[in-house]
Amino acid sequence: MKRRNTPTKEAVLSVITKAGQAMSQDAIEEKVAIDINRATIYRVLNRFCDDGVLHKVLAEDGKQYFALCDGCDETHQEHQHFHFKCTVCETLECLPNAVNYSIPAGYQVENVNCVLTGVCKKCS
Amino acid sequence: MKRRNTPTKEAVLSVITKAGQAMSQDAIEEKVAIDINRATIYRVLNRFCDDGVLHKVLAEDGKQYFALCDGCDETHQEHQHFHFKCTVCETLECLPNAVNYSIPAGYQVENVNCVLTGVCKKCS
DNA sequence: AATTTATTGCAACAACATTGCAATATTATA
DNA sequence: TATAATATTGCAATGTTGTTGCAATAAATT
Ligand SMILES: [Mn+2]
Ligand SMILES: [Mn+2]
Ligand SMILES: [Zn+2]
Ligand SMILES: [Zn+2]
Repeated sequence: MKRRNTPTKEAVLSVITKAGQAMSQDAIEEKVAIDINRATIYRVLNRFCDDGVLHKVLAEDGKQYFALCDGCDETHQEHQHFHFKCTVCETLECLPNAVNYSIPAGYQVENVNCVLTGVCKKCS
Repeated sequence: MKRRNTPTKEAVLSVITKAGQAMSQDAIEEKVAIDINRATIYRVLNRFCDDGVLHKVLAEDGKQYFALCDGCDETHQEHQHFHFKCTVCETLECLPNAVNYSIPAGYQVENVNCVLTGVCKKCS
């Protein structure tokens, strides 16, 4: 499965990069310059996640948000940070704070999904 | 809206209590002794959440899990603890560890949803 | 026993995400 | 450059989870 470069991929990544925050499929479809099918957007996003370009966060509104990875390998281990979802402006941002947890012996953590929901500074 | 005691409510709460862990709607419907409509189960669960009997956790599988509250008030502030979702046995359990976070000034946190996903001790 | 109204079942709906398949476009190869 | 291989896309259908309107039922109160 060697990746190919397409206008769709570039447009999606460009929107997320310019936004400077995590975005959901519907927000991307709204902001992107060209018309892209909904299913295609999901496929592009999930491929970026597989490739370590984006990481996925599930927020309490039940939607998936996709954020740029900042120098991560395939394991996505370094994405164990908190996220903040604002209920007013509906944005989700990565916080710099790392998630510190300890689990009972014998448990293997493969993924971390930590979302704080509330009102962001701008909307306060 | 004064609550009424019904066999449905008792049956749902009994299943969760006996399980000793958080449960999703479909798991409850499967385990409960009597036949209860899907929508009714959700309504019962959400009412328990409103009353501070249960708290709701959104896992990475996109499902809502409902866990017993352990001496909490209506704010559910004391439910800021980690949860562990096993991808093998599909169970979700509350961990004793509290979630410690710090957010930038001006941010107001209203809810916390922290789920660690992986393989539990039993399934390792 | 009669009244009030919270609760329930049912079906429809809503929201979000995925999948099958044919058409298209990118990349590699000749 | 022309051809072949196949990754990508659009479209429609499907899947999954959760909610809602409404009439019927049942619990609590009088
Ligand atoms: Mn992030
Ligand atoms: Mn819990
Ligand atoms: Zn905001
Ligand atoms: Zn397990």
